[in-house]
Amino acid sequence: MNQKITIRDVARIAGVSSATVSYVINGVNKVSEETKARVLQTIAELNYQPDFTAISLSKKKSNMIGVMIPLVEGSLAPIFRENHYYSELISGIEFVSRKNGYDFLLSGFGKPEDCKNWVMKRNLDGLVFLGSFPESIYQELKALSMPIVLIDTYEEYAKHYTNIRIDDERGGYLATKHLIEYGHRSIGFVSPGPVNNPIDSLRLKGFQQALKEANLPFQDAFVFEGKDSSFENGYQIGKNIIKAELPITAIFAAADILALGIIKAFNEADKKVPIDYSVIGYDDLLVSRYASPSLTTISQDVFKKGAISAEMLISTIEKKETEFKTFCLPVELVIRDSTSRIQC
Amino acid sequence: MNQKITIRDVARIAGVSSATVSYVINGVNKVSEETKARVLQTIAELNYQPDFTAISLSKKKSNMIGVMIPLVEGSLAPIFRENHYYSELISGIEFVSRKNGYDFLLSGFGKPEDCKNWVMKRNLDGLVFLGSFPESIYQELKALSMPIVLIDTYEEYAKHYTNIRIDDERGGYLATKHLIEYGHRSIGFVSPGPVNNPIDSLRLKGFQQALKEANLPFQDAFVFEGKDSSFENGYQIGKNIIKAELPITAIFAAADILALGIIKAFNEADKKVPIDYSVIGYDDLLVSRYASPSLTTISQDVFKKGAISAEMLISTIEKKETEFKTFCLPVELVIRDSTSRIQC
DNA sequence: TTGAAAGCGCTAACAC
DNA sequence: GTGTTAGCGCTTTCAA
Repeated sequence: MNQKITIRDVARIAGVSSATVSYVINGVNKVSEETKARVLQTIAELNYQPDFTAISLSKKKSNMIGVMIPLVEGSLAPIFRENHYYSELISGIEFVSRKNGYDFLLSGFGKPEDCKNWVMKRNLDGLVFLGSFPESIYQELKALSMPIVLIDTYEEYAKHYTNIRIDDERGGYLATKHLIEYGHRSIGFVSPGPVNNPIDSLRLKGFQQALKEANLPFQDAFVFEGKDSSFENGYQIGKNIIKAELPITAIFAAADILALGIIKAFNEADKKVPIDYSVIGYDDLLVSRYASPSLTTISQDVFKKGAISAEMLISTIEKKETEFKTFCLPVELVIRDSTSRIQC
Repeated sequence: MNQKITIRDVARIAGVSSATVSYVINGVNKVSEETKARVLQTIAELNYQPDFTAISLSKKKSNMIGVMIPLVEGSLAPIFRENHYYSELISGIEFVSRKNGYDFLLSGFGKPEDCKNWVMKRNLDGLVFLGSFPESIYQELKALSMPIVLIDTYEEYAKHYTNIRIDDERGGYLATKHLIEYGHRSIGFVSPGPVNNPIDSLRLKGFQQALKEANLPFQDAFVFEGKDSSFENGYQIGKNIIKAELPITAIFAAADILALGIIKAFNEADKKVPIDYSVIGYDDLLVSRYASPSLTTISQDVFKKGAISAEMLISTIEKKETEFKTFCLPVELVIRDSTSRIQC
């Protein structure tokens, strides 16, 4: 194996000291144009590649950021497998990181201790958290003045950090308004879990807001709380809705995957979507586009979410950004085939 | 920020030299039980965490592996977004890496030069390639005695490396046999691209094999070559099939996403699946489970593929494994609702 | 404008 | 068994 080319090789061949080479690489001190040119030339000739490990050690900066992901049963697998949301988020992070010369490490979040140790061991420059973790870990990291960015954190304390989320309430509003504009007057609301969960309660709030604007009553009987965000759960809820024989003509499910399960239950009961019921989801999963009928839903730009998080993190690392900001990204109504105007 | 605890702190407090601390951590040389205990104790008390960066620099080993992913339009995004296959593969890699104390870095594959430089700059211990890249890069890395593992590489040279793929031919065979057992005699074969592509030609070979065993003729007219692996392409092909008015009763699409597009086209033409046509896919995407009708398909254990690749790579890095091996993982028929026995 | 030299935190001869 | 010490490749005072 050919010997690694070091800064000293460059120095020797260019006839300068290694300090000077370091100066031109980092653009510090004022090196004369002449020497600079010579050094640059030598670097190119030798195809010299600075060793990041050595740089990390001496600068205490690794040019690496960590991405913390919830762990399910000790593995990232379930969450990655079931939820393409994460991969899209990571695409965004990757895109921006790479553009800025950073690499990123993925890690499942186990114990807060492990997280902190990992950061120290790897000399990470910053961290982005996908989802909510114990607040204590954020505080500890903040105390170490480690830049962090939170994604989808709705807790009160989020405002003390840079955090990025979407406008859930507006999405709920848009979805409901769409159904109302299509002539629906009795609309069911399906939540993946208890509606007091921060996300779902915002979506519900938007739902209520739209009803109010249209002078429609909000009825508790039309609200269904599931036990999780899954196809199976949606399927169960769908069956319950049929059984309940409520006078509703449309359903707003606060998660696409629920909506798909609901539609399946409807199909089995020989209820057609969108003829018998209009159904709208939330999230715009890839699946939703390919389902039949394709699902009307509320969409967010997940890639952008990842990209912004990485941008903010890197800005903070490089001291271009010093304040904590909250980004509430817009959502959009995507009309497909699962909703239709009510038949009079 | 509290000062970082170094090996010297531990040494000082335990009343030994830093070398001794290093010895007990790495289990080299024989340190007396007594000193060992004392050092371990001190390490625990101080919660000392060895600095990976420093270790990397001095050992020339980073405990990091790189994962190379094809780049589309300069970003990982499209491939991640459209193809949950990659995220699942990565889950497997993550799972095994973490268990073995490795981290992994993701990178899109741009120029071979960049890849090599990246490996050197980051001191990576090994590399796994997802998909096919120019062979030259494998050779270069091999020349640097950098352990590598290839996933889904069908080229002849693959056997000179550790490589992992699935038994595509058997999948084609199983799919076709299933249709034949359901009574179908005239079966169409749809390939994402030209059937001379290594993967698709294997799947086609399995198809032909099953036909032959059942004494059914292979007809060129029943083979459709698409232009890529996409829903839209499947949709187009589906329309063409309808238009062609071929006397077929079943279709084997060599990719799920095509199958879904085909089904959509059939639906629009008022042909029902599986009543009018049985359709079977290949890949077992997550989508396929939630589609209606849910898709009968050939499934592979993608997580396992990732896990094995990481295991082999780490074994090679740690010199437990020195030979190149080819892993051809089994596939499985998953029967769902898009295929049915032919109506007489 | 440049260079000498002392680290960064750890490892690994080599010596005792 | 344990300690001394010279690196690993780079940065960064400090002095010239």
